[in-house]
Amino acid sequence: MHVDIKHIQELIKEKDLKVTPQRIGVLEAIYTLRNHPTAEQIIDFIHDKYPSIAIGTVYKTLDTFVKYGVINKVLTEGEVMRYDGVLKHHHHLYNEGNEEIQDYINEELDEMLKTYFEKNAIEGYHISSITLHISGKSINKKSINKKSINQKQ
Amino acid sequence: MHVDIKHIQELIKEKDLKVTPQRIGVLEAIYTLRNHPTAEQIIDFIHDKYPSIAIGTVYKTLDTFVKYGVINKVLTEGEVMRYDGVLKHHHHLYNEGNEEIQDYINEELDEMLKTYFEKNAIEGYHISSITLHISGKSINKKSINKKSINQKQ
DNA sequence: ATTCTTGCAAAGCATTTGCACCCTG
DNA sequence: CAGGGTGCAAATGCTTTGCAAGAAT
Repeated sequence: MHVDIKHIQELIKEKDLKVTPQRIGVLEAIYTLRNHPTAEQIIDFIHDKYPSIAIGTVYKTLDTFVKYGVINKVLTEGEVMRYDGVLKHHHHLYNEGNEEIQDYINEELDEMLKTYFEKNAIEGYHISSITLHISGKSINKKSINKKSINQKQ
Repeated sequence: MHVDIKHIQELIKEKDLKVTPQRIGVLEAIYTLRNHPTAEQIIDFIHDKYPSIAIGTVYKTLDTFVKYGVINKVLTEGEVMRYDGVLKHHHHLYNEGNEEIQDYINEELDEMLKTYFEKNAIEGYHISSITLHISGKSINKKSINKKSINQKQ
């Protein structure tokens, strides 16, 4: 569950962004929190380690990261913004009842969809990516089985 | 392109909601605008006909309609809220470049996905619905071919 | 040294809320 | 006429912005 700071620094450097404690903190928060954190959750997390970081800076950093493809925004029903550090293509499980969104990686399914749309193209439209939004319920109240769900990168 | 007011009134009555001009106006706006309007677009539309309707009322009405299943919220990357009057199950095409979101109805695809997940259930998880979020580009700059895309209900 | 980044506080803006009044059923 | 719905305006709260000071390359 430990996050590799060296790796985080490289991710930032790769995009020709300056490596600052604030940026490291934001990425560290996102990778640690993992469950599509809100800006608020990220700020709270960071304030434990670096209490002086400004809220505005976190927002600017998040924007920068999204712009440079370091993280992504998560689709929500218009609540607050949520961010996602998993860049590998994946789908989302929206757990009805609690507000949780889990990642779901399934390359076989991706392949099937790709094949389907190769054979059944949407006329006049060029697809660049398909993401499933799966709504449902966790059957046992514990977390979802780890064989099927992959939350990590 | 004309919206049937009688039908709108019935939709409201069906849910045991009082039929008021404000509610009729909101639904009329959503069905007329059709392209996942924002609250602001809905308010502008309504103000042409009923200039005195209050903004707060529109928000309350939208909330009520969502709660009673008359309309749905659309998933977005945290911008403003968008609403959708199409209740039949459908997917969304996110047009990169412009901000438009189009509906995409494909029952064959729905069937295929259903079958897939019957055979390959996500352990511990009960799926209630699957919505595709398809990103891509319109190839010709005009609107997407009508054979493939269904914007209406 | 230069350019990018940060902190701070104010501003912006979509949405929500409270409450007296009004209208639908 | 009873209970829900509306209008208004203030409040809320997330996010953005502007700019001077600071830090990274």
